[in-house]
Amino acid sequence: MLEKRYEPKDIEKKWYDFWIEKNYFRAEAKSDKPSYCIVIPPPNVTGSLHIGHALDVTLQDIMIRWKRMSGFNTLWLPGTDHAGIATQNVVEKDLQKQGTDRHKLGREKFIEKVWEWKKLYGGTIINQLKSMGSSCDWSRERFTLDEGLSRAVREVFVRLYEEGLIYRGEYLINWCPRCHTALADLEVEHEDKQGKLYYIKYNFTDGGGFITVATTRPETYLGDTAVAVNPEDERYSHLIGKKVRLPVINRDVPVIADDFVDSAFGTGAVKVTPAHDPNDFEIGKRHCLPFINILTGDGRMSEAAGPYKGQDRFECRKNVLKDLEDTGHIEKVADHAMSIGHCYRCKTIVEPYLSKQWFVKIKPLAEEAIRVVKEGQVKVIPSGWENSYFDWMENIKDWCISRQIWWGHRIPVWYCEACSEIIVARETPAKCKCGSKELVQDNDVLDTWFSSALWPFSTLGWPDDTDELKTFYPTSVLITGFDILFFWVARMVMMGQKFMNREPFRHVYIHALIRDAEGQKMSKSKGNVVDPLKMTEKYGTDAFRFTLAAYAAQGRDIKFSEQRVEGYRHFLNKIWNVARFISMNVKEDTEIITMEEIRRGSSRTPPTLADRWILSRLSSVISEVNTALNEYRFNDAAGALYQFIWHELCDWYVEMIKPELYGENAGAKNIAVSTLVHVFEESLALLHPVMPFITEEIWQQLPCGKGAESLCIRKYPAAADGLTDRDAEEKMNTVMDAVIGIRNIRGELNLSPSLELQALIKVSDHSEGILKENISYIEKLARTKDVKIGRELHHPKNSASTVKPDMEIFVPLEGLFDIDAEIIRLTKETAKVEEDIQFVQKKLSNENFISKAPPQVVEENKAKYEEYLAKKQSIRNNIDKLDQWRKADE
RNA sequence: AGGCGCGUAGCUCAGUGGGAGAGCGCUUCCUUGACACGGAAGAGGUCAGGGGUUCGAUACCCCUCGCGCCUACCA
Repeated sequence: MLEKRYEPKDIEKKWYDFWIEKNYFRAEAKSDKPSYCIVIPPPNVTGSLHIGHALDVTLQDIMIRWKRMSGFNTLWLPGTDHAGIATQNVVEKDLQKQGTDRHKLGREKFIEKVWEWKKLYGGTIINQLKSMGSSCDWSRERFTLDEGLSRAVREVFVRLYEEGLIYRGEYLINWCPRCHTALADLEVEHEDKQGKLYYIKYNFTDGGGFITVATTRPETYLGDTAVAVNPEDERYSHLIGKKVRLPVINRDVPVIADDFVDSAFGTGAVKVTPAHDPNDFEIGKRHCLPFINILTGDGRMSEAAGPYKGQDRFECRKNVLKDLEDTGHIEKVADHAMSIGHCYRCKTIVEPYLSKQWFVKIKPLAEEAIRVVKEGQVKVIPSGWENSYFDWMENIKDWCISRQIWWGHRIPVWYCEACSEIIVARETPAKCKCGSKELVQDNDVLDTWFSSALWPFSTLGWPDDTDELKTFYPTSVLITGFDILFFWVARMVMMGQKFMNREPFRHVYIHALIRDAEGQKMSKSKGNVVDPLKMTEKYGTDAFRFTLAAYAAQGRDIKFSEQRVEGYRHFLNKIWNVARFISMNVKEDTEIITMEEIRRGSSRTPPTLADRWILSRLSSVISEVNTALNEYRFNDAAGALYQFIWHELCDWYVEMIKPELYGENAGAKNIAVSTLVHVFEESLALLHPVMPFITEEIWQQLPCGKGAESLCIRKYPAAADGLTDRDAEEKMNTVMDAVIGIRNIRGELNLSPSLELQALIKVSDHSEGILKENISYIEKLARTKDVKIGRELHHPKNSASTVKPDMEIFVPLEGLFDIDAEIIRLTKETAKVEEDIQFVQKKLSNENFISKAPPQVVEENKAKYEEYLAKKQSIRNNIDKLDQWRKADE
């Protein structure tokens, strides 16, 4: 016997351990079954579960469990990402606390330290994934720095290099002075800010006045090597070729002409700092200007900054401004809206910085990645994201992949000290071809995203030709948030195409971002994060998972509200209690009749209307859920299950069969119990991918033959033709109309639910048989007795009435009858039906409607019109009766 | 600067070319043998505003307003 309330705590661990022990999550490398595979977006190895992960893994687990139950050889491949910069930062902070730093430790010791850290905290997020119920194949867990994956990284690097798709060069890149590394363009977050535009006067060397330039970063004037104007700008054309002297540092630079300059902006004259601005870099190249690097890697002023050497870049800005002001070189300062780039890992303002870096020549890769999406080999869901994808891909720029940190895949390039040969190799070379053994490996490591770009095939064993690759590549779907569409998804498509000649996944399902209840992005600094572990602690994992699924409508961000979890927690309790109800009514010796037998009607007692109805409803929810999951409409799947189980199964069906369950007719009872058990078991199976724990717990206790040892390997209910019973559904609608009509009278006239009412139902030819056959439901569900059904019934004195299609209901109330209240009620009804009539009448009197609308629609409206008129007339008659009685009483 | 999305009941959100839906909240009644984390009945919306297409628009098109996001080298 189940406890009175569902208590998730003990149950969850018990079943998770059971599933693991039974190896249910283990995929077959070779199998006759069709394959289904998802690779997890690997979370940062030292991270901890946040609500975004929770959503991500819930949706993946739903798909995986659904497919596993549906007979697929299912692989959910888990793992973690070494997260170069992020992890290195975490460990560096820890070192700082201990009063040391990585440079004191040295490279090797530092990396050892990080591995230790990984050992210590790497399990945290994995355990949290498990606590969410994730049915990953843990025997295939991978880490981006694993030996196998590292081999894949080297292989890819070398092959791209050999094809000329990787090159090294000195370019302006984004530099984070705090992380002390280059960043890819993507890794810079732009933030709009109200800044200043400083107008600086540069004097001509020949003493002939000055030219004014405008800049947002005045300190960069220290690196100026020209002033540029537009060649078409008549204001300045006579000045081209002259020289100006930079104030304070007194360096002379030329005035040049370049098309890039927008005459309308600022003064139309631009200071050119080729080593510190992307546009100036281009101008510098075009005009062979000197590149003066005025910064050091930690964001201080370099030797080249002369008197400002050693100053922090922002301190220097202040000092430069002061000096320019003091020497009369500031013409004016204006407000200026601008956007400033920040490091996506530490939020420090990044600098365009000139340095030698490795790049991937990306256009050829991007072309393929565009093609496979355009041609539909990769389907993006919701498809709206394709636009962003194409837009980004079409305007893509070379990818800076070298990072000046230590934690990561070291670039497989060696430089010979003797002959300066560059060796790019899969295996660490012993010596140079010149014979020298003085080889020094490149100091840099690769962008973390370089290795994650290979994830869908490196995890399956590439570059070896494994069974796993044959079985599971391309993977079935990638499920992730839009925030890493470019970082990760796009790059996986490029690499997958390049090295596997196939797309890495057939579908990409992009889900929303979770925000707080006010719609703000969750962040630790704002203090508005919802801790998923607290949710599961408080409400249970299943309730939380169900909530996430119910929230996961396509195309909109999720404003997360804890109240909603609480609501679904109630749903769990509802399920729990109907399970208790079933267990109370099914004894060990209860004979459960198979559904086939019930459907065929070959058992001793035929199924009742209620049985037929709930089976029909079940078949329709089965197809709804399967269809919804097939289209990644998780919210629809959750909603359909909620509606069916709570309102149809519990509110109607269970109540309808109580007379049979408590009655003496063993045959009737058997049919009812059997149907109930069957429908409920199917419901549990349908629910299992969303709420695995409670369904398994109940299912294991359910007293019936189940043909599997766990719900998670039981067959998933599949939609089948011919199981929808239209006749039963139509008849039940008529019965429900009668019940609802009587309940309505009871409710609106405030009659106690415990009061047994009498009812007379005046019927049409059509509904007479249906209601007569099913009178017991009406008595039970509307709490009535002595229900009379007939075509010639009359409105008894002191009775309330209501009009439904095909029937008119009278409820005699005698002493309880409040004639005024009833008149008010019916008058309101009349007003409503009056509106209805006008609405339809307006349509029908429109000639265009009659001639142009589809005939079927016209017919429908005509029928409605007749129905409303009849309804109005009936209500009218009933009111007249009331009036007569009142007059008679007076 | 370009692109995208959103604006529907008090709140959170579904949804559709033929009279507006759910959950929560709210009101009234009810401890009838699974469940008060429950049951029954109800109130509540010019579907942001304006124009257009259509017999018919909340839905399709255009504009405006408000909110959010992404991409971008305007000093």
